[in-house]
Amino acid sequence: MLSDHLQVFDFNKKLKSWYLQNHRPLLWRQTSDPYKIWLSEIILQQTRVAQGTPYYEKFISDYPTVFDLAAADERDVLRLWQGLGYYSRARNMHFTARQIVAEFEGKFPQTAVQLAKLKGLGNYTAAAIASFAFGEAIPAIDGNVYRVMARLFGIFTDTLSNEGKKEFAAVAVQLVSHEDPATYNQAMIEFGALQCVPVAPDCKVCPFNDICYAFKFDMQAKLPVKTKKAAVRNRFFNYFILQKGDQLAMQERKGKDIWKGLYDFLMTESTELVDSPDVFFDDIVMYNILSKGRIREIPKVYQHLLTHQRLNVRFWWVDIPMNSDINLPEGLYFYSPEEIHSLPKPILVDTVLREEDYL
DNA sequence: TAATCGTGGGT
DNA sequence: TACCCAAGATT
Repeated sequence: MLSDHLQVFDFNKKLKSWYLQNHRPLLWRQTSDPYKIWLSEIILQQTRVAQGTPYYEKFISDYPTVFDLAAADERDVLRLWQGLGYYSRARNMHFTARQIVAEFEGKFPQTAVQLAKLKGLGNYTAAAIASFAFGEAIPAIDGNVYRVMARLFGIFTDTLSNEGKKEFAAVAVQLVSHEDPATYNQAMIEFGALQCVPVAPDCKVCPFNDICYAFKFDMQAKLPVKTKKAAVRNRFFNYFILQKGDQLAMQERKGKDIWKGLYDFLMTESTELVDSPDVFFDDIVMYNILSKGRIREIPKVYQHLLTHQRLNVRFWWVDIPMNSDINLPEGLYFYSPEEIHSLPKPILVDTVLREEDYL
C-alpha cells in the first residue's frame, strides 16, 4: 500500500503523465456539460466504448439537451436505445431527465451525494459526474478501478461484496487527487481499460511494475477477486406472429421479466422445446386465436443468450385472413410495418423481422 | 444481499 | 463451444 503522502503524490504524478500520453480522445471527454457526461456514463455502464459510442452520438444528435430528452416519449427513447441492452438504463434516464427539468430547472445537482439520489445513478456514476463536470474530489470506482487497485495493492477482498466495496473505497479516498480529481478519475479508469487489462496485461511496459503486488507475485490472473456468476437457465419461448395483410400483432412487455417496455408478439413459455403446434390448441385462449388463422411451417429454433438465460425461441407465423373478425387479447394490437419500425424491440425480434424481409 | 437486468466481442 | 467480460444499478 502507498503509506504516505509523498508516495501518493508520486503515484498521481506518474498516473497523470501516463494518461496524458496514452488516453483516447473520447467524445464525452471534450466537454464539461453534465448532461453529456451523464449520458455517456449511463451508456457505458457494463458496455464497451466501441459498442456505446454510436449510441452516444445518436442521443446527442436527437436530444442535444436534457430538455429535449425530457420532452421525448419514453417509447422513442427506448427505440434509440434498441440494441444496447439493460433497458432500465434508458427508462431511468428518461425519468431522471424529466425530474431534472421539473424540479431543478434543467440544472444537474453538483455533488455526488445529491446526484446519487437520482434514478439510475449509483455511487460510481454519481462520483464520475461530480468529478468530471464539477471538480469534486471524490473517487469514481468502476470495474477498471477495482482491478487496478486490487492488483497494485494486492487486495483479495471480493469487489462485489459489501466488505469489498468499503475496503476499496477506503483506499481510493486516500489516492484521489485534490488538485485535479477529474483527470485523476479519468486516468484510473483509462489505465484499467488500456494498460491494466483483465486478461494478459503487458506488465513489461507498465509504469507501476516496480510497486505492483500482482506483478511481483504473478497474480494478475487471480485479481481482482469476483464472486462467480449464477448458472444460466434455459427458457423456451414460442412467439406467434399474427399477420393480417401487412400488419403484425405486437404488445408492450410489462412486469419484471426481461425486455420491459419493449415490444414483442403473443407468446407462450414452455418447459421444453415444442416440435408441433398441436399442443397450443390444448389452451382454449390460444385455440380461439390460432383457429382463426393458418400456421406456416414449423420454424427453426433461435438461441439467444443473455447474461443469466439461454432463450430457445421459435417464431410461429400465423396468417390471419383479411376478413377475419379476430379478437386480440388485451394489450395486443396490429401495427403497420412503418409503426413496427418505430417501436422499440428486443434485438432478437428485430433480427427475425429483418430476416423475413419484413423490416 | 444475492439475483437480475442485454448485447456483442474476444479467447 | 462455452465462457468471460464490459465506465453498474436495482430490488
